[in-house]
Amino acid sequence: MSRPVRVRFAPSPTGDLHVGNIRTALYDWAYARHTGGKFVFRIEDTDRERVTDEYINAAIDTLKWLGLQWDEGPEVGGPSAPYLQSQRLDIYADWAAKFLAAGDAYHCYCNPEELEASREAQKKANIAPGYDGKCRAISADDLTRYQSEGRKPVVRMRMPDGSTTFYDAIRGDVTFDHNFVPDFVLVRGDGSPLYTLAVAVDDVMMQITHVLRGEDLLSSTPRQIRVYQAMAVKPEDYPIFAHLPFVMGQDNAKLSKRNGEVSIAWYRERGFLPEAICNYLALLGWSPGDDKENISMQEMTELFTIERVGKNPARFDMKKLEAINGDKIRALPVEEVIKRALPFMESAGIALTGEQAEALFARAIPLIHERIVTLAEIPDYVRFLFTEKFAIDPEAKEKALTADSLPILAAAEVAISAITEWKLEAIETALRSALIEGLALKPKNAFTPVRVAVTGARVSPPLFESIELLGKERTLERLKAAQTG
RNA sequence: GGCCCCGUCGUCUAGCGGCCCAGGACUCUGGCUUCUCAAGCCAGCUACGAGGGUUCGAAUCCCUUCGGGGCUACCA
Repeated sequence: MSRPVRVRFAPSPTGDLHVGNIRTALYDWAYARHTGGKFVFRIEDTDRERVTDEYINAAIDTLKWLGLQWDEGPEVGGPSAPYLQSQRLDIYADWAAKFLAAGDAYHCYCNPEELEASREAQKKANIAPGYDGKCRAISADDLTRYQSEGRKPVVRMRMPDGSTTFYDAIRGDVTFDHNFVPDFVLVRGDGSPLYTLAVAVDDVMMQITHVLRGEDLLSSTPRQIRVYQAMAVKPEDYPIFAHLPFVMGQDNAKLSKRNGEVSIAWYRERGFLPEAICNYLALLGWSPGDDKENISMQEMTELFTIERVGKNPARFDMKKLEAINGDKIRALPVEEVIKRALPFMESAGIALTGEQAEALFARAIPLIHERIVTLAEIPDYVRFLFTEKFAIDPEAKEKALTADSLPILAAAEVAISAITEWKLEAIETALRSALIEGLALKPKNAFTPVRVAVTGARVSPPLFESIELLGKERTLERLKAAQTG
């Protein structure tokens, strides 16, 4: 019990890391940091049909982006290297051989068709489906026959009678009767290991003390424990399991591409902050106990305990994520917003070339800092300041630039051109006196046409500030252009 | 079907026998503020799945039931 804490995040990258994966990684990381233990990152790529290098690299990149720094794993190495299961194949093969030699496992020559037929029969007979143990004691005749047929055997673990009870840190004691845990395959016919073998071996060899993973693996735990037993691991050295509840989509189904986006890369592209994603995900299934919700990465490591993880599945709520993202952006220093906004300006095709453009951008950001929910909204707000070919949004034009607005724009043009000292106060005073007092208009009616003419949209940063940044010359050009249609 | 897990506002949750005719956050509704949009402020709506117990007392303990989910692979 006094073993140093070692937590691992061990995804099988068969696609982009998704929200559920990341929440697990976050909890792993937070728990390791909370306890002063190690955070181990291992790639479970034994299923070479589905795992690709591209996905592995994406997983590494995503974890880095989120700031979940690992102590051991890809790129950083560590005492249990390598951390890619595809590079540890000989280790699994050795253990499988030992299990075979000790009689814990046996060769099974049944082919997929036979297994399928057997399962069908069991279902029909209303018996728990599972391997029937046919090859547990194979006859010499059958053996030679199978071998002459060229069948490649799998290595199958012998599941003894009885039951397995283990303590789950989130759910308490869980018991599985072995009648419902059939003999399972450890090694495929082609010699490659399966998840159940590889995880168990690696968790033991990497001295993992806590296994936090998805609830979908709850029922595979007895099989893993069986492998520990075959490896002669002492029960007190088994890792502590904690099966996290699912993250569900909007319609109560497991989160998938169909209902709400799940890939973290998707959120990144849309201007969500890594700290916002982590904060939101932390709250999805865990709470610090008081009413605190705005939590920094640092606080997470201080407050996170497995005991406070909930046991019921959580629905992913984009609105709440957005609210948190907005809060986090508002809490950022302006310089930081500017820095983080740059890639979004670039991908929006707005070039900020030269010191002048950069300075202008730096002055524009404070105007929209508190109005944005994601970084991706920034380009649309400030585009009017940087575009050579200025164009008014057609819909805004139709709604706000009518015949009625012509006198307003004309008056605004006169007022603006009369300004001698280009200052915010002067702009505001000039426009208010010309339009509100001069034309006796309501502020909203007066400023909307001007806003559309100058910024090209009905929603913009504050008008007077926008005009100030745009400059007298360009403002007048646009006011003129809007009158001529 | 079998085995296993889960069940508090629309959503995420607090609550671990009396502090709860249930608190916070997001959403939603109304209002204030206001040059648009936000932000901010105020107010409001809405929940212990159901039925039995145990107890002086239950959201909290037990049972049943209903509902949701997972697993049932030579996937993880």
